[in-house]
Amino acid sequence: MPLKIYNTMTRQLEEFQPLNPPQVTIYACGPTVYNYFHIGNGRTFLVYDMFRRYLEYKGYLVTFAQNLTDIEDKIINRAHEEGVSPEAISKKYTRAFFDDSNALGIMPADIHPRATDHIPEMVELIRKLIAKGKAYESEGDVYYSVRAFEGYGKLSHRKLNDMKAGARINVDEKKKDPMDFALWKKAKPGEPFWESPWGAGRPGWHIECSAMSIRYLGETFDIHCGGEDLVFPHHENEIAQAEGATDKPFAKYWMHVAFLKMGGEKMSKSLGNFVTVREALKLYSAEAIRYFMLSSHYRSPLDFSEESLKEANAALQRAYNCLENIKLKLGSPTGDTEEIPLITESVAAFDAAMEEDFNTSRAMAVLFELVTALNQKLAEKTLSAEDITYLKSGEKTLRLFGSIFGLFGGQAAKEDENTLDGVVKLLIQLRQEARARKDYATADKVRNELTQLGISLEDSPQGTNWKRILQ
RNA sequence: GGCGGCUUAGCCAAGCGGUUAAGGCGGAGGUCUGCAAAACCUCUAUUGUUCGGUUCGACUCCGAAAGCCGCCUCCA
Repeated sequence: MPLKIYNTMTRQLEEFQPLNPPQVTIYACGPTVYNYFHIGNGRTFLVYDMFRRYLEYKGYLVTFAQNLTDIEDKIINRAHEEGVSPEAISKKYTRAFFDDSNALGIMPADIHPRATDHIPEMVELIRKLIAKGKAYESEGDVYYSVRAFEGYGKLSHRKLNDMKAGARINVDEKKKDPMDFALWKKAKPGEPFWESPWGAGRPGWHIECSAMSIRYLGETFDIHCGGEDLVFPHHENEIAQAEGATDKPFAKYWMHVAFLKMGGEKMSKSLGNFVTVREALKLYSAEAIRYFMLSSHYRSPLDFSEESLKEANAALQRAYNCLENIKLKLGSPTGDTEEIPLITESVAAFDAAMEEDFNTSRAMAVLFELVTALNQKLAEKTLSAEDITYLKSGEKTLRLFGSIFGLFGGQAAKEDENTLDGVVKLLIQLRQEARARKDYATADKVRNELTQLGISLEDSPQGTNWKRILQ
């Protein structure tokens, strides 16, 4: 079965046919680095990561580019507030972006182009647009003449005249049409600037994405993704800029991630109802956050709450338990270099779900159905050679699914884990001795104190096992 | 005003024109255990916001209503 993708442009599910298989080119809108990013942004980045992991698993050779907007009004404002240079701000939060992304288990993009490194490309694109009559200079600014681009509005499915009806119109003498948008902004005193044919200034809000995607992925590429709120005007403008200049179709598939909500409303910095990834990671593990984000479909809004993160954590624990119980049952660690087959029915069901526009919710259900099946096998008193193979296959299959979601990586440092293991085993032994002489007060004390420390002991006919209590 | 989306069990969340409406959390039983905890197993929506319609048959298609959310302005 082919992969199907919902394309915002056509508002339909389309069969995914890359321009040059097995190559797949993806451009994803990244952050403006003026602040720590919040988990709403995190959802979008996590979804990109899942797209990419799945496509790679399917055998595509993915080139994934995600930009960093490092020159923009917000950065300049922030710099003024803090009394530092805009570069200092963008540098600090670029670093934070990489740190936090990494902490969430997000794979770095193949290319992370920065706006300020691509001013010449932007100038060139603007020059082309002016030459083609799609843009005009006005007192040191350059604007895109929206009505000169026939397809304007085709992505967001709106007509210029409809928008005009309800929009608050900024009376700007320099614009020919209120909907025209800035490609180049004349520098104000104290602002960073670059020289250009139109004088000193800086690029407008949208031009960087057109310029950098063309530069790295070509004039036409496969997938362009972003948050839902970028459909208009950002992506609409990108299309106008790119197609207006090249006369070639820009992105083939447009994918948009729905919002993360909090308290029933869109999480946003202006509303103040946000939690940064940094803060969230103090309370929940990266994998719990990932599980939560991928437990619903990427085009459905999702409400963030402490409760839902706890649920996610409990679910994740269940899957981890299964993996752990297989390991305990089979004794030795199962090397993944072994020739162990996958559980084909599960893989097929998982694929069928993912091929339906990345239905992670359904794919997650497949994962848990396998967990239950493996647990049932684990509950049997005696295991045949076949059963053991089945368990090994199950483990391998679960780990495969986990790798697409970025789960089951384990989180604690291994060296610490070894020391800890020795210590806990010693305590288990002491407790065992206390139990043997029916000194249950001591036995219970050991267990209870360990529980307080986040370590739980579990007695079984084969002996006592321990594990960390996920939080 | 224009455009779009959502409404499924206590909660989160999927599929599907006709088979038992996934899965997770929670809850209830049970297995194990010195007790316990944990783990595991089993069970947990005759019903799909409401009202009409199409159909042999609708939660699924169409229409209307109610409620909620979003974009049209920087925003992932």
